[in-house]
Amino acid sequence: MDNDGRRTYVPGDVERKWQERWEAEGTNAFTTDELRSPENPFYQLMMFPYPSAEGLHVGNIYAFTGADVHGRFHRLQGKTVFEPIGFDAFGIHSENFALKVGVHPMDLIPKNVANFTRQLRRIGGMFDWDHTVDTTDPAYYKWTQWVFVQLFRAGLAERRDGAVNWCPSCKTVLANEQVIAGLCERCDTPVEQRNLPQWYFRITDYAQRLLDNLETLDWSETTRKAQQNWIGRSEGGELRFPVLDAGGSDTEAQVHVFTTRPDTIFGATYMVLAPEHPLVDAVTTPDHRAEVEAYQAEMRKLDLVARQKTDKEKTGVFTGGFCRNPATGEPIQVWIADYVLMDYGTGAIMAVPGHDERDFEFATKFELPIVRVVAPEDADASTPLEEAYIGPGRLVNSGRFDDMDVEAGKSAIIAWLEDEGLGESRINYRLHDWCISRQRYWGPPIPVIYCDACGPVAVPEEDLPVVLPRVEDFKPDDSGVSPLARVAEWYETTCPECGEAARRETDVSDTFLDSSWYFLRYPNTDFDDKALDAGITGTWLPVDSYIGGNEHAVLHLMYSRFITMALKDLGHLDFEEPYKQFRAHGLIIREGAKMSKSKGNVIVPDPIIEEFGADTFRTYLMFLGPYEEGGDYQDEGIYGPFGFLKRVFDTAHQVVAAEAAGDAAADAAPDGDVERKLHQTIRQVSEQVPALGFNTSIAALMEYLNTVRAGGRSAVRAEVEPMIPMIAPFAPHLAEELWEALGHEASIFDGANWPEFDAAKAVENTVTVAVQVNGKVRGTIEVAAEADQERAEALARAEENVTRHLEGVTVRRVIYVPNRLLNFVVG
RNA sequence: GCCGGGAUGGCGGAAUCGGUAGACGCGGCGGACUCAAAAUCCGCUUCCUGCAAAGGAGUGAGGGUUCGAGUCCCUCUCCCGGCACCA
Repeated sequence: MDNDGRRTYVPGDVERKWQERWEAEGTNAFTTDELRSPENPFYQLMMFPYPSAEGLHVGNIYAFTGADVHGRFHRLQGKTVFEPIGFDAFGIHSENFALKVGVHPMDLIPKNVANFTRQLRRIGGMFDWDHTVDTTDPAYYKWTQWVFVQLFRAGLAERRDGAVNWCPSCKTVLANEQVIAGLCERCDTPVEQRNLPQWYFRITDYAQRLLDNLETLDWSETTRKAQQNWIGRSEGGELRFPVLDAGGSDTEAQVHVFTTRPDTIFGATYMVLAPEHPLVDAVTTPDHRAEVEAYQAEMRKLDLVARQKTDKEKTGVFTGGFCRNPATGEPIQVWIADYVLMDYGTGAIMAVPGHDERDFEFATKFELPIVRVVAPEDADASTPLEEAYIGPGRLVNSGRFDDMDVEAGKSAIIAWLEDEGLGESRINYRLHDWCISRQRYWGPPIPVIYCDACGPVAVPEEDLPVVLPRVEDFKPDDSGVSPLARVAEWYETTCPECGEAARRETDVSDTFLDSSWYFLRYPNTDFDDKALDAGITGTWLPVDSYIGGNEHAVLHLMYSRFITMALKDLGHLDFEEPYKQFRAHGLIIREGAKMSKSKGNVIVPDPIIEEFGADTFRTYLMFLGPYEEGGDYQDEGIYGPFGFLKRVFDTAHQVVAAEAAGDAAADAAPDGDVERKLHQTIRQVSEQVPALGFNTSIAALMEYLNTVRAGGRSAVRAEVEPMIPMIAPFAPHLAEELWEALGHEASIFDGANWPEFDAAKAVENTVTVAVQVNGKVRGTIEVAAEADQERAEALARAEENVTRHLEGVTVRRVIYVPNRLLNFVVG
């Protein structure tokens, strides 16, 4: 109480009260029966956090609050909203931290999870704590392993030998998606190439489907484009160039190249193989062998960053070998060079220096022939090329294809090579298969047993989970195998097929496998005998709204699409896209940079919530800027939303106090202007919240409150009550408190309490119309809404300042936009 | 280099279909209440000229379309994100 006898807003008290009540009454939780037959299901998903030792950071809270606001809005509109949360607790991140502090992850993670749980409750998310997942719980990873087994049986998981990305610091292989510009995404160490047999998921089989479906998804543009770029489809041809023997005749061997410019084949004056290409040995002549092998050794030593630098001069050596250009019939030199990569296309190219910048640079440096085979329209084809010509044009120096347009040339030359048996059209993708093996400890063991007689065998489903044993010495090493390979009593087993002695796979799977299906599990956590209940899964999925960070655009969001498609093809799901709608939120910036420990600009949420309350912190975060673009965290800015919520509290209690005192005026009809503003606000907020326009919605609510309290006037119930549900998504505890104070017994979130918009009540009777003379505002007039031009013009001409500007000039034209402006065009 | 998103007061940011640029908030200035302070409340706050009335300029730069452009078109600069010797 303050000295007026009215209550003061103490956020901590209000929030504790409602968090306890939501918990006790199960306000946000679903029973299995409710999950089975919801009235109007809406699945609101957010990206489950990795439970770090530091606790929730502002970025987490920003992400969760945005999703929670959206979920709560839909609930207030009468939907049955399922909004689960969980913990992505396996992985290198936790393991490295455990190593650093010398605590076993099995002891560390539960503490972090407990702390995160406390913090997540404190921020007031509408989480269903009865349906959480923890990826490190055997009851969860049993089914992660089950997913692997399904893919293995379908031939979508396979063990392959080949070049892999090896992080020398994390001491494990990484998927392509986890290598950012040649660096490990976890620790920024330059990644090396190693040859190791690994488990792969054949995501490339799904490349075209992953690409095509993007068109149909309601996703943030930036995320869709990131996936498109990552899949990287290019159309072209795979062409074959016969390798020549010392006498210049064709041998059996052929170099396969992928090109997007088959039309330029007559200009292919040399070939380049990647240094690691398997044919290098065969084409190298004895007199070039020493040089070639030295070059290969040099390339092997380089990490990915050094190798893929594009600003350095290209290097390479001649192998001494030749191929025949099937178009010209001429022998052309075969080189190896750093600018051709083994893991794209076929690892070999036909070099067309006349029409490819890289080939031009290389040919110039090593004095290799440059031939023009494309000429732009109206250009002299005999002009020597001073740089590679990439543009459109017609073919020249191309035999019977001369004068053909390049586009027509592409198909004509492919068709001809196909007849010759030397090529065909081909589509190539940048996307690589997903390497899921990790030579680490903290993950679900890959459920495979190696038997000398039967080969790799999947662990039978009834034997799942393959439990990760507690191992004290879990430090990774450079051996290329997991620490589990040190635990003989664990990996020694018998073959499930023949019963002979056999050995378990000792690698664990990628953390991204854990998160590739967690959203499928949430509504199914009540079942321990199956991963997915068909009825419940069909009811709740695909996810209605997914909100999260764009840093997972090509990681989690690509993998989970693939796993969903695969599970659909295997009959476990009846949909193939997991998320109907995905929105990427922006980043919070403070002092000009992303918050990071090294920059020292991190905001620790706990003390702020302590001082201002979760409601204020939530509202402030949502008010910072457009949610999809992020915002600039200014420490002083929190006072705006704090003052707003205090005023809301005060205004509602003013009404309650007036009613209690028997003041009939408190129940009076709303003021006309206020009611109009109310309905305009309802319209605006109802449109903007589902579009994630949180900052403008809060601004509209502030504006409304300013109208209600204008000049210090007293509010009436009809003006205040409809505002409460509109602030509820942002400030749920305060909304509950005030809803109760206004006499409602049930939770504001139980029931469709969103206020109804009445268009008739939002209409303005009079409007301000700007009066312009030649496009410059010279005054304003007040007219009835939809007033006709005659009336408006008369009023405008009566306006003193307007009259002055119309003196002595001729009005040539009058433009009238009802309710907006009147423009006199004079000359 | 290619793809996507941006650039608006001292600051964060608004502006529906091309129609009064700067809503809302922070900060600042002034005032009320107070012995005083905090809290709260009220008013002002794009820049320039002006006592005022008013006038001029103004949404990264330059051009264009239009009665009218932050918004549409062309050219350019810079910033953020994705991809990148990708053949």
